[in-house]
Amino acid sequence: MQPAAAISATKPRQQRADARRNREAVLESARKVFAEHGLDAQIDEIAAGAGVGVGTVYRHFPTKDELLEALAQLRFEALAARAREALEARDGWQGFVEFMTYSARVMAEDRLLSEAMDQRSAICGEASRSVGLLDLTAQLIERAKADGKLRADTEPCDVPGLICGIGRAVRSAPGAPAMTWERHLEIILAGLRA
Amino acid sequence: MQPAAAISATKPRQQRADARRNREAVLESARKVFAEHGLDAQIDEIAAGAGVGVGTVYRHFPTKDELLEALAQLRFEALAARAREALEARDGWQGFVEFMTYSARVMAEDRLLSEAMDQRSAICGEASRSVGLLDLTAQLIERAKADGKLRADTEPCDVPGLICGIGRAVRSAPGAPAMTWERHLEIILAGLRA
DNA sequence: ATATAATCGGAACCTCGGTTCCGCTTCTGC
DNA sequence: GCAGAAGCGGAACCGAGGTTCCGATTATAT
Repeated sequence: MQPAAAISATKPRQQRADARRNREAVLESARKVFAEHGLDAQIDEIAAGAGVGVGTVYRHFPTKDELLEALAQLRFEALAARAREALEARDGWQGFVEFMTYSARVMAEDRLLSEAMDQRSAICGEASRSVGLLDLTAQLIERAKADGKLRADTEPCDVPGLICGIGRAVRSAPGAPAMTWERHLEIILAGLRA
Repeated sequence: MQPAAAISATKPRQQRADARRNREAVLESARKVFAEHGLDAQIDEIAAGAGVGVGTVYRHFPTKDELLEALAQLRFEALAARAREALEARDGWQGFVEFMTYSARVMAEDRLLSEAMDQRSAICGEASRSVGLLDLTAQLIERAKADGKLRADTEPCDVPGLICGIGRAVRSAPGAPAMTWERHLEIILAGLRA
């Protein structure tokens, strides 16, 4: 028997290398498939995309929802990173616009995020909280207000609300071309301007 | 034999009175249930709400989608009626605001409409076209532009896009209270103002 | 190279909700 | 009041998609 290796509290078992690799593959495939099909992406397709069997997906993420959570976490981390970056901008309003633009783009391009925001608000709320997104948003707002460029009554929770709205705007009503997210965002920013 | 009553081309068979009544009951129940649960309302619940069996629902509306269509039709008719009313307003901008406000409220209060707009755009597009809503919207926009109060580059298709966004705004992220539709609308109207 | 445990694959299983079916009930015309 | 047609109820059917299971496979320690 080995001295410490046997002590369960220390580090009894490493995850096998291939398992770790598969986990990544699943996550990556899930990202793509969910982005395209939204919440009703199918596990089978995700598994196929990752080149593994469904069983493997389930070993790493016991439930579709847990897979969802992992993905949401990643997304919100990226969002938070971008928010921190925007806080560095010289101009407060400028930083605010940058962040809104990034968020709107992500929202418009990823069906998962926009659908999860209103059908799984619990998951998104949790992910958002864990990365401190609301607080970062509040700071961005304060800076922009300080510049006198942002409506004084803007609240932190207005941001997810408005951004989420952009994500859900009708896609291609038959006949007329749908509104683009850029245009939608432009109107909202105009409305938020002091 | 009666003169014309017997000729099949004329009016061979009336719908039975109770059937007509049931049809109305189903429609009414469906309106409520769909408004609350959105697209994934269940037929069983609708039937129960109407005090009939599922079979009856299916005789009147062979498919969940057809029931949806009927409901959408009603909604869009109401919308069109309101648009016509708004066209009577003295002030063009005023009429536009009235219509936007009504649309936003309906959208926010009825899960069905907002979900159908982006998950069943075909149905909504058809309903919208059949009541000439896009054209009415265009007229409202023209009038408001004529007053010089509405952004000159506003397009008819911007309206469904923006309104739809209001309907989908996150509902209650845990912690902070969600944005209300009134506020969302206010910001958008500010952004659309010339 | 071998033993052993961690992983894997994917067929089978289960649940949920839309849809069908058919014997029974309720109108309507005579 | 009766016959026949029109409608009704709701149990049963079915397909879809998430989840489980277990024999086969593969990494890792020795």
